[in-house]
Formats: sequence, structure tokens, C-alpha cells
Amino acid sequence: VITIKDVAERAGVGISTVSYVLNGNLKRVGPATRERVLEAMRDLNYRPNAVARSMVKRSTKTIGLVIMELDNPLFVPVTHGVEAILRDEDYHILLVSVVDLEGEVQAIETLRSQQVDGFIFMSLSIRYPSDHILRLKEEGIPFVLINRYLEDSEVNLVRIDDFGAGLEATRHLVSLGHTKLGIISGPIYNKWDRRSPIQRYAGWEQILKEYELPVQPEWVILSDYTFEGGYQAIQQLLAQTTGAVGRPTALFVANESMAVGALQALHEHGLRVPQDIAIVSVGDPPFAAYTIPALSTFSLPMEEAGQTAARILLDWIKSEKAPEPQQIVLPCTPRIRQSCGTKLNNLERKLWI
Amino acid sequence: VITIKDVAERAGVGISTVSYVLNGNLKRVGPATRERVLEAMRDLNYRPNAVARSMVKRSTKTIGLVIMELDNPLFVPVTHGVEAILRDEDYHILLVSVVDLEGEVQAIETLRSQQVDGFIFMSLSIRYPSDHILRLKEEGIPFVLINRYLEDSEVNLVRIDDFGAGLEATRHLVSLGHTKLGIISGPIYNKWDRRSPIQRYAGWEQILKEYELPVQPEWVILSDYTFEGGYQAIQQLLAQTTGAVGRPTALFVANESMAVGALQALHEHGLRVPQDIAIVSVGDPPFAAYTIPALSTFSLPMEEAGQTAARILLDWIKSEKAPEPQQIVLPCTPRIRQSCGTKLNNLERKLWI
DNA sequence: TTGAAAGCGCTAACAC
DNA sequence: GTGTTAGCGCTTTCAA
Repeated sequence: VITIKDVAERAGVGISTVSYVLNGNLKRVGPATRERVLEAMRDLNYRPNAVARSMVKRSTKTIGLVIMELDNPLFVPVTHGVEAILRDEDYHILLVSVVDLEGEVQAIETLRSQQVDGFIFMSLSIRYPSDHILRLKEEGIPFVLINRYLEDSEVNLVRIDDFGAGLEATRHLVSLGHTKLGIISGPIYNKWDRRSPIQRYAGWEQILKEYELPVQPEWVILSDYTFEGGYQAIQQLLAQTTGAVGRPTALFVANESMAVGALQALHEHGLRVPQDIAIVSVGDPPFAAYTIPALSTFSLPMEEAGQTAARILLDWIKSEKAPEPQQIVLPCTPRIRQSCGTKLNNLERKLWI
Repeated sequence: VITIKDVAERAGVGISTVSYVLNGNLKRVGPATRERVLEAMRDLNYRPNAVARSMVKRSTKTIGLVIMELDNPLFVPVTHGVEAILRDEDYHILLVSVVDLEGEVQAIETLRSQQVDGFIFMSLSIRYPSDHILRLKEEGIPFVLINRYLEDSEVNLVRIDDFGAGLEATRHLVSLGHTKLGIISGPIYNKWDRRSPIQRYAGWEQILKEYELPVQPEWVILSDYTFEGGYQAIQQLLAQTTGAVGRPTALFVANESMAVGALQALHEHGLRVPQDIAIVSVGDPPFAAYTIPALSTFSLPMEEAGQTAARILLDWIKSEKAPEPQQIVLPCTPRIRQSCGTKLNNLERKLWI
């Protein structure tokens, strides 16, 4: 392996001189020497040892990215966003995926041992116990949370506007003339309080209140954010709406997986979407435009979340002092496709009935 | 920050003693001292500095995971697999995603600077120019490729049996009684020769030959592995099969995205799957079971690919000598669902016609 | 403008 | 068994 020493020797200078040119310390070394050193580096195919540098600088230019549930597809765009920002500043990602809190604690230990300069934690929108993370704060270690709920604490956190998504999705349904609104909600009662279903539900409820529409208990199904859950939810909905109340004409399905499952179940029952029942959802994976019918949904800005988190973290690291804790809430974007139909569809349906 | 020195002081021993207990050098330190040291560590909340250790050990216990096209969903299970294996051995992942070869070259430089102990390269199944990777080989740096084609070189490489997937998928169609077989193939003519479409196509063709079925040119559509591509491919197929040859009764769609697009297009044309046309594909993302109809497909063992690559790499790193170059080919697994129907379906269809 | 030297935190001979 | 010490490759005072 070839080191700074070899370069110095070949260039006929001291090792500190080499270090100076390495660090772009222009004032400290004359152009002629500089050129000689550069040439020596090239000749020897010198590659600086970042570990040695980290050792003395006490900074590895590496951040720990800790992901709860790597199989969460949302993790891909987030990582993408984080990467894009870090790359510009020549920082690197140490990636650890964990499945539970114990794993997370463990990961923090390991990564601190590796001397990462900071952390980004990405998780489902859950209020996990987070003492181990707050400890980082006490120790002055930079970190940013994505999608985790820790409302009472003064931390830096970027998350999605789930309430707004529920609001706008439902408003879209109403704007199309629907008045009989149902919902397939996510796992509201969780070991640790999952927030996104609660908030999306709250958004839905708010619109019903705003337009003075009734919350029909039979039209409210609690499910679990999975494909199968969405499928089953429809079975349940159809089973319990054979009575006088009848079926809703539109459904807010709280995430895209359940929406896809719901689409399949409705199809099997011979119900047409959107003519018999309209569907709107939250979350816009690539296949959402190719479901049958194409899904109208509100897209989650996960890449932006990653970018934002990375930017906050980098500022923190480089300024060496904690920023004012800020909680950034990113809005969802409507992707109106076919699963809600048009106002006309809806009028026609009413005439027929 | 608290170091080995502090621990030594508090335990009233020399720093090497601390180092010994740190490294589990049981023979070198008495149980009493050992306990004292351990206690001191606990009291001081000591956390070993992995960077310092790496420096002297000349090993970071870190591997570089270089991904071409991070937005490739296959990357998630691969990373999962790699992670699982590395975690057991207490190795870590430095993740870099790149979009082109220049980025890859750059990533190698950076990661080498970071002193990673080895590399895993994950890419699309393309024969990229790979001189920069072969240079690693010359320098004796451990690396494993996933899904990249480099047939002529003596490298370690794990990939998917695309030929087998095409073979088995098509055989499945034939076993159901189909004789009029079409294909929507992937991007065969590429800047650098993408292999998986070629191989999957070859598998398809092989079966036709085996059963002496004709390759009808109008039933062969070249597309691009995207949702939209699959959608358009169906438009094209239907447009060019109005003549005497008629339509195929079954289609091998070379990847899952195109299959989903195809399903949508067929639906829009009022063609029923599988009654009017059967569809089989390759690639089994979570939503494949919830398309309409549920997709029969051959699942790609990406997680296993990640595990296998990680295992080979780790063995290499730890044995400190290059293994016999091996090219591991992993088979796909059939996931038979509804998009191909049953033999009976097919017989009925024939009777009707 | 350049070089010598003192570390950064840890490991591993080597000596006691 | 335990302590002393010489590095690992680099940065950064401090002198020259």
C-alpha cells in the first residue's frame, strides 16, 4: 500500500507538504512544489486513506441511516433522496436495517462505534419508545427522524402530512358529488400507536363533518395496510351492507396496498370501479397507474423527505451546533386517475338508482 | 470522549490489558483483572473506537455495496439478503448508488479510500464495460457481482437463471394446452447488451422448438420492461393480428411490469385474462398476487442472491485469498395464480371457437 | 514556503 | 499475567 510518506519521498518534500496539497491548503505550498507533489501522487497512484484522516479529524464524513423494516418500499425513495444530498457534500451512508427497537438500540451502538457523524432514522409513522434516541440528543449527536412521531420532544423530524392527505382525498370524493362515503382505514390500535392511519382517518372524518355527511358505522372498516387486508376489508364491507343502509358510493382507502387488494375484491364481486364504487387512496407506487382501473391517489413525497432530512443533518454536522428543532411536514400530491371517475359518472349513477 | 486510556486508569491497569479484554484474549488476562476492566468500561460507558481499530488492523469490517439504478425495486431484497449475512459477522454496509459507469468508477475510488474490505456490485443484467472492476481483481481486492454479465472473465458472480425462467414459464403455458404462443420481450438491442431479455426469449423459443410450434412473427413484440411498454405492446399486438393469423392464446411477458401494463391494456380492449388470452411472467413483486387477475409468474430469488454474494465475499475476505471463481446461477420459483387459467379453460375455449 | 514532531485511539510485539 | 512501547497514515501546531 502506498502512503503519504511514499509520495513525499518521491516528490522530495516533507510529508506535511503532501498533506497540505491534499487538503488544498494553497497558501502553504508554492505552485512548483505543488505540481511536483501532484505528479508524484499520480505516478504512484496514491489514494488517501480516509480512515487515517478520520482518526485525526474526528470526523468520518459518514452518516448512519437506520431503517426500521427494510422491506418497506418507501425506503427506496428515501434512501435515494438522502444519497443525492450526501453525495454532493462527499458524505457517505452506512446502512443498517433493523426489525425492532432492540435492533435499533444495537445499531446506534455499532454506528457510534464506527464514529458516524450523525444519524437519520427512517421508520413507519409510529410513536415508538425512543429514549435511546433522545439520549443522542443529550450527548449532542446530530440526528434527524423521518416519519417517526415524537411530538412532545424537541427533535428534528420530517414527516408526511397524513391528515392533509385524508382531507384532500376525501374532499376529492365529495367534489365529485359523492355523499355516501366509506373508509378502509389502517391499523389504528397498535402496540405503539401508529399515527398515519389515525391522521388519515381524522382527515376523512373532518370532511364528512365539514359537509355534514353522516359517519355510517357499517362503512368504516379497520384494516391493516396490507394487500390482503384491503381484500378482506371489502368482503367485510359487502357482507355488512346488505341491509337498509346500503353501500357507500365512494371509499377512501388509507393506503395503496389496501386499495389494490380492494380493487381485486370488488372485481371478484362484479362491482365496477368507479361506476359502482369510487376509490381514492394514499401512496403512489409505480404500479398505481396500471391497476384496473388506474388508481387515483395522493403521492407521498418520500424522496423529498430523504433530501430534507439529509440537508438538516448536514447543516447540523457542519455548523457543529444543534439547530432549532423543527418539525417539517411535507404535503402529498394528488394523482388523479380513473378510480374515482368523474362528476358525470356519479350523476348518471344517481339517475339510474 | 472516553478512551481505552481512561478505562485503563480507572481499572488501575495498563492500556494493553484493556485491549486484551476488548479482544477477548482470554489467555492473556486473569479473571479478576478482567472483571475490573469490564466494570470500568461499564462505569465509564466506554465505547471502542472502530476507526482507530481499523487503522491498525487494516480492516474496516465494512463492505461497499454499489448499486446501479437504486430505483430498481430488486435492490430492496438484495440489500436485505446482504445485510442479513453481514450482520452475523459484524460487518457493515457502505451503500452507494450510481446511475452510470462513470459513477461506478467514482464509487470504487471513494470506497477504496474508505478502506472497505470488499465490494458487492449489483446491477441490471447487462454486459457493461467493466475494466474498472477487473482492475480490482488484479489488485487482489475481494468483490462479487450480482446480475452483471462478464462471462469471459474469471470472476465471482451470482445471477438469475433467466433462460430457465423463460423455459419453465413457456412450458407452463404449453402444459395448459396452449399452442398459439406469443411473447412480449424486453429490450433486446441495448447499448450494452442486456442479457435477461435475450435469455428469457431464448427459453421461450426453445420450448416452441421442443414442441414444434411455429414462431409467428406477429406474435413477437419487442418492448422495454416498463409498465407503459407492456401496455403499448398489447396495442401493437392487437393492431397487427387482425389478419388471418389471428391472435395468440397465450403470452409470455418477459417481466412483471410489462405484464401489469399488458393486463390493463387487455382489459381496456375487453379481452379477458385468462379466458381469451393467458399471461405468464417473470418477477414476483408483492402486488403480483393482487393484479386482476392475479399474475402467474416466476419469482426471482433476489434475496438469496444477496445472501449468496455476501457469503462468498465474506469467505474471501476472511480467508484472505481469492476463491476459485464461481458463477452461481439461481433458479426462479413458479408462483401459479390465475392469469394462465387451467387446462379446462383452454379446452373450453377451443370448443367454443 | 517548508519540515519536524506530536499526537488521534488502538493493537501487538516484546519485556518484565 | 501485565505493562511498555512502537507504530497504523494522516493532520496540524510550531520552528526554521
